[in-house]
Amino acid sequence: MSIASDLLRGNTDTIILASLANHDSYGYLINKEIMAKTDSQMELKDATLYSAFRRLEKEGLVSTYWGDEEVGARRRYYSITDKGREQYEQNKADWQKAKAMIDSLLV
Amino acid sequence: MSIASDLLRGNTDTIILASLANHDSYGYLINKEIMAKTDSQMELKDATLYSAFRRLEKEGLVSTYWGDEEVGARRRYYSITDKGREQYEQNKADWQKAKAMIDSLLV
DNA sequence: ATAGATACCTCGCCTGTCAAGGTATATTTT
DNA sequence: AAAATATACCTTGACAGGCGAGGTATCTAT
Repeated sequence: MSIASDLLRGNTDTIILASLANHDSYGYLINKEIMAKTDSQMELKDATLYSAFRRLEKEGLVSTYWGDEEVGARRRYYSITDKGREQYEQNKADWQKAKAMIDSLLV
Repeated sequence: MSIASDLLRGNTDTIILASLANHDSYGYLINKEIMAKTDSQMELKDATLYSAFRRLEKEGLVSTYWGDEEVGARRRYYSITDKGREQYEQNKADWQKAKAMIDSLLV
């Protein structure tokens, strides 16, 4: 990974919610999609991802269910809740604001 | 403060270096300037600021000296080093990159 | 006198990241 | 047939940065 994780911090949950806003997904796939979209420059580490899921679940922003794969490894799917969508919009707004503010300080 | 500190994290050092890139300064003033520039929406907490100074000093990115105030509270001034300027440019580049990447993920 | 602004500092908690370890199944290579 | 790789999940414990809470000292305004 070439992006310092401290620059990512605070956006992890939002990035996961963004992914789930399109369609239900599961950990492994979310990570693959992020890597694909960023040309492997950004990656959510396993442990980071799963601890984020626990957090999001606890806050009621996502719900979860096991996939019914009949072959291959089992998958735990995540689904964004209404509350999750609201939070996602809020997070995006916060990010826009933070971005503008940081930019204004780095002349 | 209205900006989540996790969105700020990773930029704290860069913001301080940005301030010092213009002119030598001291903790209290740096904070005041940040608040002025961001309409008090962003603030570096005392403890955050001073722990950042220790870090920057340790890494040789800033040097420090006591002001010669004859009245008022003493001031510890900080000066950015050449290495600090290099790091600052690097940090800004990293930020531009991270920003673009996060934006691309939040559709 | 008291309050508030200026100016510095430390200690210890909290939270998010992640290295390191683990489990299990399916496919591909040797 | 065995080994390697990919898929897919998980936990534990260490670490680092932010910051609440506490402290010190000086000057100014009420």
